[in-house]
Amino acid sequence: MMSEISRNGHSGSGQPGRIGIGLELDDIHLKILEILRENGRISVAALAERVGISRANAYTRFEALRADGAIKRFTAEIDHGRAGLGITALIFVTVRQQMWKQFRAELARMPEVEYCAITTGQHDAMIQVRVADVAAVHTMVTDRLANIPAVKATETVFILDEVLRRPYVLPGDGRQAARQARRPAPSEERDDVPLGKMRFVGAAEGRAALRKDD
Amino acid sequence: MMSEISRNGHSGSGQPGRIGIGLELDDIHLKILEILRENGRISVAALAERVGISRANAYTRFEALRADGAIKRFTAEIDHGRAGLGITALIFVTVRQQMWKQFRAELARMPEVEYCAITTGQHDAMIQVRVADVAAVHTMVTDRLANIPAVKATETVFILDEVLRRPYVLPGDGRQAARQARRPAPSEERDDVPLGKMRFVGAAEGRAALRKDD
DNA sequence: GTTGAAATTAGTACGAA
DNA sequence: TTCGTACTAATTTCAAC
Repeated sequence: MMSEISRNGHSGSGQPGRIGIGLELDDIHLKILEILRENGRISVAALAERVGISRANAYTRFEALRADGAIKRFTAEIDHGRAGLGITALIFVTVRQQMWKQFRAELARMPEVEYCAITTGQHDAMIQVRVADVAAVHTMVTDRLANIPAVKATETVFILDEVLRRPYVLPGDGRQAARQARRPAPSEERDDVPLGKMRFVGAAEGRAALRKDD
Repeated sequence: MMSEISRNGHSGSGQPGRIGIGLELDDIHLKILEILRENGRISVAALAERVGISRANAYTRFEALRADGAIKRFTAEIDHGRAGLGITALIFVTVRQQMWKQFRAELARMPEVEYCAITTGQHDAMIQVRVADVAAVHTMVTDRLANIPAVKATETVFILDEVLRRPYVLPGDGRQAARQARRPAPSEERDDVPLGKMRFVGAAEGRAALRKDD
Protein backbone atom coordinates (compact mmCIF):
# COMPACT_ATOMS: atom_id res chain seq x y z
CA MET A 1 0.00 0.00 0.00
CA MET A 2 2.75 2.39 0.91
CA SER A 3 6.29 2.01 -0.12
CA GLU A 4 9.58 3.04 1.33
CA ILE A 5 11.67 4.02 -1.61
CA SER A 6 15.36 3.91 -2.06
CA ARG A 7 17.66 6.51 -0.64
CA ASN A 8 19.48 8.81 -2.91
CA GLY A 9 22.80 7.33 -1.91
CA HIS A 10 24.57 4.75 -3.92
CA SER A 11 24.57 1.88 -1.49
CA GLY A 12 28.11 2.41 -0.42
CA SER A 13 29.70 3.35 -3.70
CA GLY A 14 31.13 6.78 -3.25
CA GLN A 15 31.21 7.64 -6.90
CA PRO A 16 28.23 9.74 -7.93
CA GLY A 17 26.74 8.69 -11.21
CA ARG A 18 28.10 5.21 -10.74
CA ILE A 19 25.67 2.46 -11.66
CA GLY A 20 24.50 0.47 -8.65
CA ILE A 21 26.13 -2.68 -7.37
CA GLY A 22 23.85 -5.14 -9.11
CA LEU A 23 23.55 -5.08 -12.87
CA GLU A 24 25.83 -3.19 -15.13
CA LEU A 25 23.37 -1.29 -17.24
CA ASP A 26 24.38 -0.96 -20.86
CA ASP A 27 22.78 1.15 -23.56
CA ILE A 28 20.28 -1.55 -24.39
CA HIS A 29 19.13 -1.71 -20.80
CA LEU A 30 18.65 2.02 -20.79
CA LYS A 31 16.72 1.91 -24.03
CA ILE A 32 14.46 -0.73 -22.55
CA LEU A 33 13.84 1.48 -19.52
CA GLU A 34 13.16 4.42 -21.78
CA ILE A 35 10.48 2.55 -23.68
CA LEU A 36 9.00 1.01 -20.57
CA ARG A 37 8.56 4.30 -18.78
CA GLU A 38 6.58 5.61 -21.75
CA ASN A 39 4.53 2.49 -22.17
CA GLY A 40 4.58 0.21 -19.18
CA ARG A 41 2.20 -2.24 -20.81
CA ILE A 42 4.11 -2.94 -23.98
CA SER A 43 4.65 -6.64 -24.59
CA VAL A 44 8.15 -7.96 -24.31
CA ALA A 45 7.89 -9.11 -27.90
CA ALA A 46 7.13 -5.59 -29.13
CA LEU A 47 9.84 -4.28 -26.83
CA ALA A 48 12.39 -6.60 -28.41
CA GLU A 49 11.46 -5.36 -31.84
CA ARG A 50 11.70 -1.69 -30.90
CA VAL A 51 15.06 -2.17 -29.23
CA GLY A 52 16.33 -4.37 -32.02
CA ILE A 53 17.16 -7.49 -30.06
CA SER A 54 15.75 -10.98 -30.02
CA ARG A 55 12.76 -11.83 -27.87
CA ALA A 56 14.69 -14.22 -25.68
CA ASN A 57 17.25 -11.52 -25.03
CA ALA A 58 14.51 -9.04 -24.24
CA TYR A 59 12.95 -11.45 -21.77
CA THR A 60 16.28 -12.03 -20.08
CA ARG A 61 17.02 -8.33 -19.74
CA PHE A 62 13.48 -7.50 -18.72
CA GLU A 63 13.62 -10.02 -15.91
CA ALA A 64 17.10 -8.92 -14.90
CA LEU A 65 15.99 -5.30 -14.61
CA ARG A 66 13.05 -6.33 -12.50
CA ALA A 67 15.09 -8.65 -10.28
CA ASP A 68 17.85 -6.11 -9.86
CA GLY A 69 15.40 -3.48 -8.76
CA ALA A 70 16.22 -1.05 -11.54
CA ILE A 71 12.53 -1.32 -12.38
CA LYS A 72 10.73 -0.96 -9.10
CA ARG A 73 7.19 -1.45 -10.32
CA PHE A 74 4.75 -0.72 -13.07
CA THR A 75 1.98 1.72 -12.46
CA ALA A 76 -0.91 3.52 -14.11
CA GLU A 77 -0.97 7.29 -14.17
CA ILE A 78 -4.36 8.51 -13.09
CA ASP A 79 -6.02 11.81 -13.93
CA HIS A 80 -6.69 13.01 -10.41
CA GLY A 81 -9.24 15.59 -11.44
CA ARG A 82 -11.32 12.92 -13.10
CA ALA A 83 -10.94 10.69 -10.10
CA GLY A 84 -12.39 13.36 -7.83
CA LEU A 85 -9.17 14.69 -6.31
CA GLY A 86 -8.95 18.11 -7.88
CA ILE A 87 -6.76 19.81 -5.31
CA THR A 88 -3.03 19.30 -4.99
CA ALA A 89 -0.99 21.01 -2.32
CA LEU A 90 2.56 21.04 -1.08
CA ILE A 91 3.12 21.12 2.65
CA PHE A 92 6.57 22.03 3.87
CA VAL A 93 7.17 20.63 7.30
CA THR A 94 9.64 21.49 9.98
CA VAL A 95 10.27 18.39 12.04
CA ARG A 96 11.45 18.30 15.61
CA GLN A 97 14.81 16.60 15.68
CA GLN A 98 14.90 13.05 16.96
CA MET A 99 11.25 12.59 16.13
CA TRP A 100 11.72 11.54 12.54
CA LYS A 101 10.67 8.01 13.20
CA GLN A 102 7.33 9.14 14.56
CA PHE A 103 6.89 11.53 11.67
CA ARG A 104 7.43 8.77 9.15
CA ALA A 105 5.08 6.44 10.93
CA GLU A 106 2.32 9.03 10.90
CA LEU A 107 2.90 9.76 7.24
CA ALA A 108 2.31 6.13 6.40
CA ARG A 109 -1.15 6.54 7.91
CA MET A 110 -2.11 9.36 5.60
CA PRO A 111 -3.30 7.99 2.28
CA GLU A 112 -3.76 11.43 0.77
CA VAL A 113 0.00 11.88 0.81
CA GLU A 114 1.36 11.02 -2.59
CA TYR A 115 4.96 11.98 -2.05
CA CYS A 116 7.26 12.91 0.79
CA ALA A 117 10.91 13.90 0.61
CA ILE A 118 13.43 15.06 3.18
CA THR A 119 15.10 18.23 1.99
CA THR A 120 17.84 20.65 2.84
CA GLY A 121 16.88 24.26 3.25
CA GLN A 122 14.41 26.19 5.29
CA HIS A 123 12.18 23.20 5.96
CA ASP A 124 12.93 19.59 6.68
CA ALA A 125 10.42 17.78 4.53
CA MET A 126 8.05 18.41 1.67
CA ILE A 127 4.89 16.43 1.29
CA GLN A 128 2.51 16.50 -1.64
CA VAL A 129 -1.14 15.73 -1.03
CA ARG A 130 -4.12 15.12 -3.31
CA VAL A 131 -7.55 15.84 -1.94
CA ALA A 132 -11.05 16.62 -3.13
CA ASP A 133 -11.30 20.23 -2.06
CA VAL A 134 -9.55 23.08 -0.31
CA ALA A 135 -11.31 22.32 2.94
CA ALA A 136 -9.67 18.91 2.98
CA VAL A 137 -6.26 20.53 2.85
CA HIS A 138 -7.14 22.65 5.80
CA THR A 139 -8.40 19.65 7.73
CA MET A 140 -5.33 17.69 6.82
CA VAL A 141 -2.94 20.37 8.02
CA THR A 142 -4.74 21.57 11.12
CA ASP A 143 -6.27 18.31 12.36
CA ARG A 144 -3.81 15.69 11.28
CA LEU A 145 -0.38 17.18 10.78
CA ALA A 146 -0.53 19.74 13.55
CA ASN A 147 -1.44 17.03 16.03
CA ILE A 148 1.78 15.18 15.40
CA PRO A 149 4.25 16.18 18.10
CA ALA A 150 7.08 15.66 15.64
CA VAL A 151 5.72 18.49 13.52
CA LYS A 152 7.06 21.82 14.64
CA ALA A 153 5.65 23.99 11.86
CA THR A 154 4.10 23.74 8.44
CA GLU A 155 3.79 25.92 5.42
CA THR A 156 1.28 25.14 2.73
CA VAL A 157 1.15 26.19 -0.89
CA PHE A 158 -1.34 25.12 -3.53
CA ILE A 159 -0.47 23.73 -6.90
CA LEU A 160 -2.27 25.72 -9.54
CA ASP A 161 -1.12 23.76 -12.54
CA GLU A 162 1.16 20.84 -13.21
CA VAL A 163 3.13 21.90 -16.22
CA LEU A 164 4.90 18.65 -16.85
CA ARG A 165 5.56 15.27 -15.37
CA ARG A 166 7.95 12.91 -17.01
CA PRO A 167 7.49 9.26 -16.14
CA TYR A 168 11.08 9.03 -15.04
CA VAL A 169 14.23 10.81 -15.95
CA LEU A 170 17.01 8.60 -17.24
CA PRO A 171 20.69 9.15 -17.97
CA GLY A 172 19.96 8.97 -21.69
CA ASP A 173 18.01 12.17 -21.26
CA GLY A 174 21.07 13.70 -19.73
CA ARG A 175 23.06 12.89 -22.83
CA GLN A 176 20.38 14.60 -24.87
CA ALA A 177 20.60 17.55 -22.56
CA ALA A 178 24.35 17.68 -22.93
CA ARG A 179 23.89 17.72 -26.65
CA GLN A 180 21.11 20.29 -26.61
CA ALA A 181 22.65 22.53 -24.04
CA ARG A 182 26.19 21.89 -25.19
CA ARG A 183 27.34 22.68 -21.69
CA PRO A 184 30.01 24.77 -20.15
CA ALA A 185 32.72 24.70 -22.75
CA PRO A 186 35.32 26.35 -20.54
CA SER A 187 36.21 28.84 -23.22
CA GLU A 188 32.74 30.20 -23.77
CA GLU A 189 31.89 30.21 -20.10
CA ARG A 190 29.37 32.96 -19.54
CA ASP A 191 30.28 35.35 -16.81
CA ASP A 192 27.38 37.69 -17.47
CA VAL A 193 24.99 35.50 -15.52
CA PRO A 194 23.36 37.60 -12.84
CA LEU A 195 24.56 35.80 -9.75
CA GLY A 196 21.89 37.37 -7.60
CA LYS A 197 19.37 35.25 -9.40
CA MET A 198 20.42 32.04 -7.77
CA ARG A 199 20.38 30.72 -4.28
CA PHE A 200 21.41 27.37 -2.96
CA VAL A 201 19.96 26.60 0.38
CA GLY A 202 22.01 24.19 2.41
CA ALA A 203 20.89 22.41 5.52
CA ALA A 204 22.82 24.57 7.93
CA GLU A 205 21.88 27.86 6.39
CA GLY A 206 18.37 26.59 6.36
CA ARG A 207 16.74 28.06 9.36
CA ALA A 208 18.49 31.38 8.87
CA ALA A 209 16.59 34.45 7.83
CA LEU A 210 15.32 34.43 4.28
CA ARG A 211 15.93 37.67 2.54
CA LYS A 212 13.63 38.58 -0.29
CA ASP A 213 15.45 39.20 -3.47
CA ASP A 214 13.13 40.70 -6.03
CA MET B 1 8.73 12.71 -24.85
CA MET B 2 7.36 15.46 -22.68
CA SER B 3 3.77 15.74 -21.69
CA GLU B 4 1.54 18.56 -20.75
CA ILE B 5 -0.65 17.26 -18.01
CA SER B 6 -4.14 18.20 -17.05
CA ARG B 7 -4.93 21.25 -15.01
CA ASN B 8 -6.19 20.93 -11.54
CA GLY B 9 -9.52 22.46 -12.44
CA HIS B 10 -12.60 20.42 -13.06
CA SER B 11 -13.20 21.27 -16.66
CA GLY B 12 -15.96 23.71 -15.93
CA SER B 13 -17.77 21.84 -13.20
CA GLY B 14 -17.76 24.07 -10.18
CA GLN B 15 -18.30 21.29 -7.69
CA PRO B 16 -15.06 20.22 -6.10
CA GLY B 17 -14.67 16.51 -5.82
CA ARG B 18 -17.13 16.03 -8.62
CA ILE B 19 -16.13 13.37 -11.14
CA GLY B 20 -15.20 14.84 -14.51
CA ILE B 21 -17.54 15.27 -17.43
CA GLY B 22 -16.77 12.01 -19.19
CA LEU B 23 -17.34 8.75 -17.38
CA GLU B 24 -19.20 8.38 -14.16
CA LEU B 25 -16.71 6.41 -12.12
CA ASP B 26 -18.31 3.85 -9.86
CA ASP B 27 -16.70 1.75 -7.17
CA ILE B 28 -15.66 -0.88 -9.66
CA HIS B 29 -13.86 1.69 -11.76
CA LEU B 30 -12.02 2.92 -8.72
CA LYS B 31 -11.10 -0.60 -7.73
CA ILE B 32 -9.69 -1.17 -11.20
CA LEU B 33 -7.63 2.00 -10.92
CA GLU B 34 -6.42 0.93 -7.51
CA ILE B 35 -5.15 -2.38 -8.82
CA LEU B 36 -3.69 -0.85 -11.96
CA ARG B 37 -1.66 1.73 -10.10
CA GLU B 38 -0.06 -1.02 -8.04
CA ASN B 39 0.52 -3.32 -10.97
CA GLY B 40 0.28 -1.60 -14.31
CA ARG B 41 1.13 -4.79 -16.18
CA ILE B 42 -1.56 -7.04 -14.79
CA SER B 43 -3.55 -8.78 -17.50
CA VAL B 44 -7.14 -7.77 -17.99
CA ALA B 45 -8.15 -11.33 -17.24
CA ALA B 46 -6.45 -11.29 -13.86
CA LEU B 47 -7.87 -7.83 -13.26
CA ALA B 48 -11.37 -9.11 -13.91
CA GLU B 49 -10.88 -11.89 -11.42
CA ARG B 50 -9.51 -9.62 -8.70
CA VAL B 51 -12.32 -7.14 -9.14
CA GLY B 52 -14.95 -9.83 -9.41
CA ILE B 53 -16.39 -9.03 -12.81
CA SER B 54 -16.43 -10.85 -16.11
CA ARG B 55 -13.58 -10.64 -18.52
CA ALA B 56 -15.71 -8.88 -21.13
CA ASN B 57 -16.81 -6.31 -18.59
CA ALA B 58 -13.24 -5.74 -17.51
CA TYR B 59 -12.19 -5.09 -21.09
CA THR B 60 -15.03 -2.62 -21.56
CA ARG B 61 -14.21 -0.70 -18.41
CA PHE B 62 -10.50 -0.83 -19.01
CA GLU B 63 -10.95 0.68 -22.45
CA ALA B 64 -13.43 3.24 -21.17
CA LEU B 65 -11.01 4.43 -18.50
CA ARG B 66 -8.28 4.73 -21.08
CA ALA B 67 -10.48 6.50 -23.63
CA ASP B 68 -11.92 8.83 -21.02
CA GLY B 69 -8.47 9.84 -19.91
CA ALA B 70 -8.91 8.71 -16.32
CA ILE B 71 -5.89 6.52 -17.02
CA LYS B 72 -3.38 8.76 -18.70
CA ARG B 73 -0.65 6.23 -19.34
CA PHE B 74 1.21 3.27 -17.97
CA THR B 75 4.74 3.67 -16.82
CA ALA B 76 7.63 1.88 -15.17
CA GLU B 77 9.08 3.22 -11.96
CA ILE B 78 12.84 3.32 -12.21
CA ASP B 79 15.36 3.24 -9.40
CA HIS B 80 17.23 6.43 -10.22
CA GLY B 81 20.22 5.60 -8.11
CA ARG B 82 20.71 2.38 -10.02
CA ALA B 83 20.27 4.22 -13.29
CA GLY B 84 23.07 6.62 -12.45
CA LEU B 85 21.04 9.62 -11.36
CA GLY B 86 21.74 9.76 -7.68
CA ILE B 87 21.00 13.40 -7.04
CA THR B 88 17.53 14.88 -6.78
CA ALA B 89 16.93 18.56 -6.22
CA LEU B 90 14.03 20.95 -6.02
CA ILE B 91 14.41 24.31 -7.65
CA PHE B 92 11.93 26.98 -6.72
CA VAL B 93 11.63 29.54 -9.46
CA THR B 94 10.32 33.06 -9.52
CA VAL B 95 9.08 33.79 -13.00
CA ARG B 96 8.77 37.19 -14.60
CA GLN B 97 5.13 37.83 -15.31
CA GLN B 98 4.03 37.52 -18.91
CA MET B 99 6.96 35.29 -19.67
CA TRP B 100 5.32 32.05 -18.68
CA LYS B 101 5.11 30.82 -22.21
CA GLN B 102 8.84 31.16 -22.67
CA PHE B 103 9.48 29.53 -19.33
CA ARG B 104 7.40 26.51 -20.29
CA ALA B 105 9.07 26.23 -23.65
CA GLU B 106 12.51 26.20 -22.06
CA LEU B 107 11.41 23.62 -19.52
CA ALA B 108 10.45 21.28 -22.30
CA ARG B 109 14.05 21.39 -23.47
CA MET B 110 15.43 20.22 -20.14
CA PRO B 111 15.29 16.44 -19.95
CA GLU B 112 16.59 16.37 -16.40
CA VAL B 113 13.36 17.97 -15.21
CA GLU B 114 11.03 15.30 -13.95
CA TYR B 115 8.26 17.46 -12.61
CA CYS B 116 7.19 21.08 -12.71
CA ALA B 117 4.24 22.67 -10.98
CA ILE B 118 2.98 26.23 -10.71
CA THR B 119 2.39 27.10 -7.08
CA THR B 120 1.03 29.79 -4.85
CA GLY B 121 3.35 31.19 -2.23
CA GLN B 122 6.73 32.74 -2.19
CA HIS B 123 7.77 31.29 -5.53
CA ASP B 124 5.92 30.76 -8.75
CA ALA B 125 7.03 27.31 -9.76
CA MET B 126 8.73 24.28 -8.35
CA ILE B 127 10.76 21.98 -10.54
CA GLN B 128 12.26 18.67 -9.57
CA VAL B 129 15.40 17.50 -11.34
CA ARG B 130 17.35 14.23 -11.37
CA VAL B 131 21.02 14.37 -12.21
CA ALA B 132 24.18 12.36 -11.75
CA ASP B 133 26.00 14.59 -9.29
CA VAL B 134 25.87 17.83 -7.37
CA ALA B 135 27.90 19.62 -10.01
CA ALA B 136 25.17 18.93 -12.54
CA VAL B 137 22.66 20.73 -10.34
CA HIS B 138 24.92 23.72 -10.22
CA THR B 139 25.37 23.68 -13.97
CA MET B 140 21.66 23.30 -14.50
CA VAL B 141 20.79 26.24 -12.29
CA THR B 142 23.53 28.65 -13.23
CA ASP B 143 24.00 27.85 -16.90
CA ARG B 144 20.59 26.82 -18.03
CA LEU B 145 17.94 28.27 -15.75
CA ALA B 146 19.65 31.55 -15.00
CA ASN B 147 20.03 32.24 -18.69
CA ILE B 148 16.32 32.16 -19.26
CA PRO B 149 15.05 35.75 -19.21
CA ALA B 150 11.75 34.53 -17.80
CA VAL B 151 13.55 33.36 -14.67
CA LYS B 152 13.83 36.13 -12.12
CA ALA B 153 15.27 34.12 -9.26
CA THR B 154 15.80 30.57 -8.11
CA GLU B 155 16.20 28.77 -4.85
CA THR B 156 17.58 25.27 -4.73
CA VAL B 157 17.26 22.60 -2.09
CA PHE B 158 18.51 19.03 -2.25
CA ILE B 159 16.45 15.98 -1.56
CA LEU B 160 18.22 13.87 1.01
CA ASP B 161 15.76 11.01 1.09
CA GLU B 162 12.49 10.16 -0.54
CA VAL B 163 10.42 8.77 2.27
CA LEU B 164 7.47 7.64 0.26
CA ARG B 165 5.94 7.77 -3.16
CA ARG B 166 2.55 6.35 -3.80
CA PRO B 167 1.77 5.48 -7.38
CA TYR B 168 -1.28 7.65 -7.32
CA VAL B 169 -3.65 8.77 -4.66
CA LEU B 170 -7.27 7.81 -5.23
CA PRO B 171 -10.52 8.75 -3.51
CA GLY B 172 -10.73 5.24 -2.10
CA ASP B 173 -7.67 6.07 -0.07
CA GLY B 174 -9.58 8.93 1.42
CA ARG B 175 -12.19 6.52 2.68
CA GLN B 176 -9.47 4.42 4.20
CA ALA B 177 -8.04 7.50 5.79
CA ALA B 178 -11.32 8.30 7.37
CA ARG B 179 -11.44 4.80 8.72
CA GLN B 180 -7.84 4.43 9.78
CA ALA B 181 -7.44 7.83 11.23
CA ARG B 182 -10.88 7.82 12.76
CA ARG B 183 -8.98 10.19 14.81
CA PRO B 184 -10.20 12.99 16.80
CA ALA B 185 -11.95 10.82 19.34
CA PRO B 186 -13.83 13.72 20.92
CA SER B 187 -12.62 12.78 24.34
CA GLU B 188 -9.00 12.94 23.42
CA GLU B 189 -9.49 15.92 21.16
CA ARG B 190 -6.45 18.09 21.48
CA ASP B 191 -7.29 21.73 21.75
CA ASP B 192 -3.77 22.60 22.68
CA VAL B 193 -2.74 22.61 19.04
CA PRO B 194 -0.39 25.52 18.66
CA LEU B 195 -1.94 27.58 15.92
CA GLY B 196 1.37 29.18 15.17
CA LYS B 197 2.44 25.87 13.77
CA MET B 198 0.59 26.33 10.53
CA ARG B 199 0.91 28.74 7.70
CA PHE B 200 -1.00 28.88 4.47
CA VAL B 201 0.77 30.84 1.84
CA GLY B 202 -1.53 32.34 -0.74
CA ALA B 203 -0.52 33.81 -4.05
CA ALA B 204 -0.92 37.44 -3.05
CA GLU B 205 0.90 37.13 0.22
CA GLY B 206 3.54 35.33 -1.70
CA ARG B 207 6.22 37.82 -2.40
CA ALA B 208 5.81 39.43 1.00
CA ALA B 209 8.52 39.09 3.59
CA LEU B 210 8.91 35.67 5.10
CA ARG B 211 9.24 35.79 8.81
CA LYS B 212 11.13 33.02 10.46
CA ASP B 213 9.06 31.19 12.98
CA ASP B 214 11.19 28.86 14.95
C1' DG C 1 22.54 -14.34 -28.39
C1' DT C 2 19.27 -16.08 -31.94
C1' DT C 3 15.47 -18.47 -34.22
C1' DG C 4 11.26 -21.26 -34.67
C1' DA C 5 7.53 -24.16 -33.10
C1' DA C 6 4.34 -25.53 -29.07
C1' DA C 7 1.65 -24.04 -25.20
C1' DT C 8 -0.56 -20.54 -23.09
C1' DT C 9 -2.81 -16.35 -22.78
C1' DA C 10 -4.86 -12.14 -24.56
C1' DG C 11 -8.27 -9.73 -27.28
C1' DT C 12 -12.77 -9.80 -30.03
C1' DA C 13 -17.41 -10.93 -31.32
C1' DC C 14 -21.83 -12.21 -30.34
C1' DG C 15 -25.98 -14.24 -28.25
C1' DA C 16 -28.41 -14.75 -23.84
C1' DA C 17 -29.77 -13.35 -19.31
C1' DT D 1 -25.15 -3.48 -18.70
C1' DT D 2 -23.22 -7.60 -17.76
C1' DC D 3 -22.03 -12.35 -18.51
C1' DG D 4 -20.50 -16.58 -20.85
C1' DT D 5 -18.75 -18.80 -24.60
C1' DA D 6 -16.42 -19.59 -28.76
C1' DC D 7 -13.09 -17.94 -32.00
C1' DT D 8 -8.85 -15.55 -33.67
C1' DA D 9 -4.61 -13.28 -32.92
C1' DA D 10 -0.77 -12.53 -30.16
C1' DT D 11 2.45 -13.50 -26.61
C1' DT D 12 5.39 -16.34 -23.71
C1' DT D 13 7.96 -20.45 -23.03
C1' DC D 14 11.14 -23.73 -24.35
C1' DA D 15 13.70 -26.20 -27.39
C1' DA D 16 17.66 -26.62 -30.60
C1' DC D 17 21.03 -24.01 -33.18
